[in-house]
Amino acid sequence: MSKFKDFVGEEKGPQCPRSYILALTDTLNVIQGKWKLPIIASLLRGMNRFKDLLASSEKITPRMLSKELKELEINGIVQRIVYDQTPVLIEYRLTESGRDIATVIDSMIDWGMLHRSQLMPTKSQ
Amino acid sequence: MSKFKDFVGEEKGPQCPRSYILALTDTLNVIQGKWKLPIIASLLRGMNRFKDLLASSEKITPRMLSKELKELEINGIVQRIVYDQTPVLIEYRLTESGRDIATVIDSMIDWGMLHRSQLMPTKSQ
DNA sequence: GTAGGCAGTATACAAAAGTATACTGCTAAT
DNA sequence: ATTAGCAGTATACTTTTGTATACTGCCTAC
Repeated sequence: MSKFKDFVGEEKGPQCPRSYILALTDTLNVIQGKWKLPIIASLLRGMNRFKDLLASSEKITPRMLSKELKELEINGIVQRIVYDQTPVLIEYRLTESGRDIATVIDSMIDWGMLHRSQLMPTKSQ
Repeated sequence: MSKFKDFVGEEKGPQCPRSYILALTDTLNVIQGKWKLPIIASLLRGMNRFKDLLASSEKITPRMLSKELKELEINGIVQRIVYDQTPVLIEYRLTESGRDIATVIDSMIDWGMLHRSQLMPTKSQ
């Protein structure tokens, strides 16, 4: 049976274990926001410098990129690595969990495709 | 390999198939927003009337519940069923896809728990 | 005929998320 | 000395999302 099934709002108290709720909100924090997934995708593809990430997700502003990277770092999804050379070089890299989140995204893609095919049985595109 | 890996922002064009991006954004639309998951959980637990949903997610306002249910209906997650008796009875029910989304949520819970255990190896709670 | 339940809607407001534009401090090369 | 690149920060917005509070229309039971 689904782990999620017994989730309810905070006030009534969840029926499923609290650890499930914590885990779920962690995951939501990682994928929520307009730029999180584009940034994670760029990191997966090997972009690791600020300027490259800025260029790869065209239209993101440095303010947003900076903010999102900080949140991802706080949440243990990326590491910020400072190479103490001149000029200083800074790299962002996905942690192991960060790389693993692709499996969650893939399950979202799977569900989405199944869902679309059920809505429009013939032309599923 | 991950389906998601080659996602990038719209301007540069995604490297992964467009159908993946559509599927992913569909899924995000279903789970995004403060009340979507609490509502889906309540529906999974067999709540199907407006007043019951209002009461189960304590603190949600009728305006928000109404809005979220409409979006879920548009996205093919819930059906609104009108029983033409007096007084009229209206039920909200998850579609098959709607029920299936629990598997996505479960994969989010799984990742979140793994992630937590990697951040704090000893006490994973 | 009035009070109450059901299924919402209307209006106004507050808070959160995102954008635009300009700027900083450091170094390195010309 | 000046210009340019890197890695951001600062300030002031605009847009989106969510909240508060009150109200509607329909029916039923008292």
